[in-house]
Amino acid sequence: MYDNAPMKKTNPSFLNGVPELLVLRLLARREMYGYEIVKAIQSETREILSFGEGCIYPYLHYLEEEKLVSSRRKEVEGRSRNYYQLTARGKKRLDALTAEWNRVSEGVALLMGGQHA
Amino acid sequence: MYDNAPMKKTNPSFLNGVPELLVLRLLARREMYGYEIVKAIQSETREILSFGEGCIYPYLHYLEEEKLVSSRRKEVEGRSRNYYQLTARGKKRLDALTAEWNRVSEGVALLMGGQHA
DNA sequence: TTTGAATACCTCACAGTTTGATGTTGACAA
DNA sequence: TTGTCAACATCAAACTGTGAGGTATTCAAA
Repeated sequence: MYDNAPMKKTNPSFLNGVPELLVLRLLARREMYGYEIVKAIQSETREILSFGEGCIYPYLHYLEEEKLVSSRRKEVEGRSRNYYQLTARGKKRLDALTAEWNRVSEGVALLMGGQHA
Repeated sequence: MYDNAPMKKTNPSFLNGVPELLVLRLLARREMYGYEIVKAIQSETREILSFGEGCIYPYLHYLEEEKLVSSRRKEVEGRSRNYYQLTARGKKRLDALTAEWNRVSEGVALLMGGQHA
C-alpha cells in the first residue's frame, strides 16, 4: 500500500481467505463439484457472498495439490463432473481456519465494541 | 491465484480491509497519533490483532488524502506527534465499513452454521 | 433446427493489500 | 555511551479475488 498506489477500493473487503474456509466447510458436509460450490455459496449465504468461478476453480486445484481434497470424475444426469471430497488433512485445515476466523472476529469485536462515539 | 503461484500462506487470512475499519473506529472515539494506534490495536484486541507500522502509517496518509481524517502537529510530553481526527466523511465511511463487516460475518455464519460433518 | 440459456470446466492480467525489512531522529535510563 | 523505546517513514515481495475471456455439452423453445 503506497501513496502512489491510491487504494482504489475496487477490491473486496474482509474476504481474504474466506473462499478457502467456505469451500472446505461445504466439502466437510458432502462431496460436491465446482460449479455446485459456486452456487451453494450464493444460495446458502442468501447472496451475501458470491465468489466467481475464476476464484473457486483455481482454489480447488490448489487444494487438491495440497492434498486437502481429492477428486473423482463422475457421470451424473448426463453430465460429466469433477467431484471433490475432503481429506483428513483438509479437515484439519478446516478446523484451523475456523479457529482463525473466530479469533479475527473476536479481535474485531473487542475493538469495535468499545464505547461509541 | 494461479497454480504457479503456490499460495504459500505467509500472508494473513481474513484481514483484508480490517486495518481501515479499526483505524476509523479508534479515531471515532478520540484523536490519536499513528504509533498510538498501532499499540491500541494490539492492546484492545488482547494481541489477537497486530498491524505493523508499515501498514498503519501509509493508511493514515491515504485516509488524509481522501479527507476521511485530518491531522495536526502537536507537541506533547516533549514529543512531536501527528494527531489524526475523523472527518464527517470519515464517519460515513466507518458506518459503511462496519455494515459491510457485519454483512460478511453474517454470510460466513450462515454457511458455517449449517449441519456439522 | 438453430438459437439461446444454463451447466460445467478452465485461464489470466490486473489491482490491491499486508508483511517484514530497513531507515531516520530524538528522548531517556542504566 | 550504550541500549531501549518512541515516532515517523518507505518499499520490495508475496498473496488473492475480480472480471473478462475461452471451450464444450445439454436441453428447451422458436
